[in-house]
Amino acid sequence: MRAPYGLEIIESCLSCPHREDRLFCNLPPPAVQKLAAITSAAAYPKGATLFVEGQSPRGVFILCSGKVKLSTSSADGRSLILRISEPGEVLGLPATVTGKPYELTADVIEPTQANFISRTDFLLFLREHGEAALRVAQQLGETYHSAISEMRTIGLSHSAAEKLARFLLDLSANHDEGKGEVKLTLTLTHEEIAQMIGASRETVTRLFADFKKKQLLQVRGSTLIIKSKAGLESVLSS
Amino acid sequence: MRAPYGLEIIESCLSCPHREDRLFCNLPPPAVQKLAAITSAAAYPKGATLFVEGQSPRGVFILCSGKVKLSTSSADGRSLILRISEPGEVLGLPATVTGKPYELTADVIEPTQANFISRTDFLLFLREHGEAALRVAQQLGETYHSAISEMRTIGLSHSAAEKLARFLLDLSANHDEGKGEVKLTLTLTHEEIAQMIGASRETVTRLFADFKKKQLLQVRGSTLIIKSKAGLESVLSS
DNA sequence: ATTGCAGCGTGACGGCCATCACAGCTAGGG
DNA sequence: CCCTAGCTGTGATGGCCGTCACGCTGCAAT
Repeated sequence: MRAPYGLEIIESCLSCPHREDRLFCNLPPPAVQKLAAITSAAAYPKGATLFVEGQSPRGVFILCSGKVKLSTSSADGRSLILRISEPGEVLGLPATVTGKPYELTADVIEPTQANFISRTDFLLFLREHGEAALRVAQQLGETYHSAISEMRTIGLSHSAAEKLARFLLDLSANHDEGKGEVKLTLTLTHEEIAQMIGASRETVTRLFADFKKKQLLQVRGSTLIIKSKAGLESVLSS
Repeated sequence: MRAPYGLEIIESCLSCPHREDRLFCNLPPPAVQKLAAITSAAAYPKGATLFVEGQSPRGVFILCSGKVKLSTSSADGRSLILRISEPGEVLGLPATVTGKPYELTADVIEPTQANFISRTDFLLFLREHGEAALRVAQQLGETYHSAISEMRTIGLSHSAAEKLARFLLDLSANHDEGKGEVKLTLTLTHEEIAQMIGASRETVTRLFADFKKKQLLQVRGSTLIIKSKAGLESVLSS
């Protein structure tokens, strides 16, 4: 198979480096075989769109490499970014199992390889392998969980400073354990961060300036260093 | 069995009036039998709490009658109501299947009968009945779907008027089909509505006054009549 | 009746932040 | 090397709405 965007295509799921953290990792071998048979790999360039909010579900995408932005938008053009998906995640799962339209839009923001499974194949597979259906349920539960926690940061904390602090702390929780100072690379623009926390671009810029002045963090290029986790936490309920 | 709060207890799921819309409706009879065997019924008075955010999951509650408020709250006492559960719904599903703590708090706001299934029994049941696991996945997908749409109303529309209009339109969509004028009974206080849309109590009061003055709706006791659905819709992107 | 309490209505004030406007900055591309 | 385009920084302005404060109603209990 060609690699249209200069991306190596990993043909088999068995050799996928994310097999361990993946959804279907400890299924019996025959099930994995079956899964591989109905999976088709594809590569997408930056800017491509996997699916759009409102489309009827074609199937699920298993993210092998790259990054994908999941967002929803309103009629007047405003958009809200829910999360950035990392390799190993499965996209389009809720819509595919329920049959309702995709509730989100999935845009590729870093060149991505994704494996696709069509809805009919996928449902058939789940019906035959109850164990896998349970795994899917668990995955959905976790997705729901993170949606709720996103909702809390947006809905409960009014001050934008609080929302940004929460956002950064969540990031640092994923990326590193806390030893007082956390370094992480942030590829998002201020605009995108604004859309994630429900604020305006300018406010995000000003808040970053504030936080820098208060010695809470430090920015060098696309690397962000959180100097004082405790300091950020003190912003939360002030 | 006693009926401690003056509520008739329906012992068997088979005779439950919501059997049709319920999660496990068209399972094969033996599965339903098994389900009935691990289910225990209980009644709860207004003000009771089924589970609290942060608790580790004990199991699922199947709502047979009454109403239950699902909310989440932050450290400083603010709380956000996600939805009001109606009979036929299953509560605590995400936490129970993932094993993570309950992400919400479930408070009874109208005397309720709920059937309980313990986590271990429930998981065992799902493992034995793959078909049921798939149904659970679908249910979770729909719950996720509604969480996303809730998120959009809270996150994308800042004007409180817009949020309230969205909220009312959602309500009217559930309760009736649109023929220009919709009547519905609303048992929520202004305070609770405020917590659902992320606004303050006073703002909700003022907005209702506004809407009444604009002839969009009308309130008599706990009955709310939406006079002009189109009018409310025009508030959405103004 | 009286007390109490929960919910509703309404005014005043002030802060936060969205919006507009514009200016420097980096990066990539011809 | 400019030139365009996207990103970032910053000021000015104004409105929305959260908060405080208080009075009102209606309902329940004693």
